[in-house]
Amino acid sequence: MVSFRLYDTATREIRDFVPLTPGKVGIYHCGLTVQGPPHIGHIRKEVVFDVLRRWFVQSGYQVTLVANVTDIEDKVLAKAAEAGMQWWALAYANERSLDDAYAVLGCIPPTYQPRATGHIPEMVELMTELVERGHAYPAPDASGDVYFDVRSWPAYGELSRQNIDDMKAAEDADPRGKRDSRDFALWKGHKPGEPETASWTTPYGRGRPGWHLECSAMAAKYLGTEFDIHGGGLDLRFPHHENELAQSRAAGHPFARYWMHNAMVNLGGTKMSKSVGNTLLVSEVVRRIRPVELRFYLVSAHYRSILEYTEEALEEAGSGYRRIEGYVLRASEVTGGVDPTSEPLPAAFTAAMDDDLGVPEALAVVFDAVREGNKLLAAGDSSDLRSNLASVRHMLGVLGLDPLGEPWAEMGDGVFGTARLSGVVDSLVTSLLKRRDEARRQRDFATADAIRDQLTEAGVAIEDTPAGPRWELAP
RNA sequence: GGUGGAGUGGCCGAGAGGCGAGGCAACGGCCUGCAAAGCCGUCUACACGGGUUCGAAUCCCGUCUCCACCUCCA
Repeated sequence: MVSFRLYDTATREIRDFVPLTPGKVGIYHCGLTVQGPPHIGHIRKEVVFDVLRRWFVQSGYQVTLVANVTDIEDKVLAKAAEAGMQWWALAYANERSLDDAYAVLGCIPPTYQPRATGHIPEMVELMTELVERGHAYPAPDASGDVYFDVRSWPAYGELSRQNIDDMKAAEDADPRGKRDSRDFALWKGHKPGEPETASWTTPYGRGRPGWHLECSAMAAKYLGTEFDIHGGGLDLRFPHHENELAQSRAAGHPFARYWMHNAMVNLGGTKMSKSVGNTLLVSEVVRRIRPVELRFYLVSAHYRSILEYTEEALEEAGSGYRRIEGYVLRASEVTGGVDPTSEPLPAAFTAAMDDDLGVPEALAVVFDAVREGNKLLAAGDSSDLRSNLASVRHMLGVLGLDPLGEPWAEMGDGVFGTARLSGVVDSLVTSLLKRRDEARRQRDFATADAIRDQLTEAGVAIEDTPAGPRWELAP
């Protein structure tokens, strides 16, 4: 079939992608800890995996995409307590804002979006298995904690190539009977003062799951004990993914065949994160720039490159996208619409995407095609224009950026796909354009320009084309 | 201290031994009543110092700077 190649963090090389089951691909990536609404660093990851998924679908795979929601965790409890609300109410609210962010950026929702708290039995089962196999042990102080014994698993550190003995000595103020300070909690015993609703009974006492255990249990449930791709942000490689890998393998699961990590979004030279305080919420940014332009910005850098966020770069990306969009809209007005899948993807585009999701190169192919299309448009060549337009839209669709595709066409940008309001505006603008046209014919440019200024003032951009004037909302 | 990654033209951002990615901005031209949009052209870059090679942004050695992880983190 296709020759998709993917960089595998575990082996540190680009490898041919060979699915576990021909024609199918199972992907798990760590969703969010719903302690707050998503920022654009979080959503970069969602967009990256959305593009990956679309590329697999385009390549003929049946895709199962799982992105978990960690809805029980120290910070969720702490923030809920601060806000004087139930922890689960806070978690639900933030999960909803995550879903909103998915939708506003045109990400196809995951096939499954399991919540940690919905999978306690699976987690307890996995934990019990690990204890029975001698890879985990309950804390001797009867706190209810259960730890993974890293020394019992010689491969520990294989993913991040960390050597246990070279690690910074953990400054664990409260080792609570850990055999090694690097041992991590599979389960956290219930502490006095924590809500009763935030703990569950296990053979080792009451408590709640640790973060790492959640993902191992949920990945196995929805994708099986062996699956194709495990993804997440690069910052999760250690300890989270290392720990997941260790506990799943120690339980006898082959686990993920490829590990895929996206690079961070930096702001002011450091990783965007809550603790640094340099975050930009998706909901805020989307007020300054159209969502599709934000998506274009996030997609346009290779997923393994750090994206250094600046307002200028974001605006530049917006200009670039408008160049593409302008062509698609103008060409569509001439051709009357085309079926994007009627044209195959250009070989250069496919080659770029097959090479570890080479989106930047793939976009260069798009821009080249747009330039060709603009020439065809100027030459009035409508049959070649039709196929060029279809091809461009086909490529854009794979990236989730087709201005006339889901969901952008319905969002009311431009002349196309808008509902009643745009019909009203269109008739008003059109009548003004008619008056301007009459004035121009009489070479009364003062009046013509006054009308144009009036429209510009109102946020309407005018363009005179060989086929007559056209308008759109100014960016 | 340990483990990885990165430094590319005014800006963003690919590439990874020879063929000027692409975008944004700027400037010149064409088109236009003027614009806008578009098209054509200009701006020949790869942190620094050595080395290998016919040839290095790309490989090797050294230096500097930055980022991520080793603690919750997409």
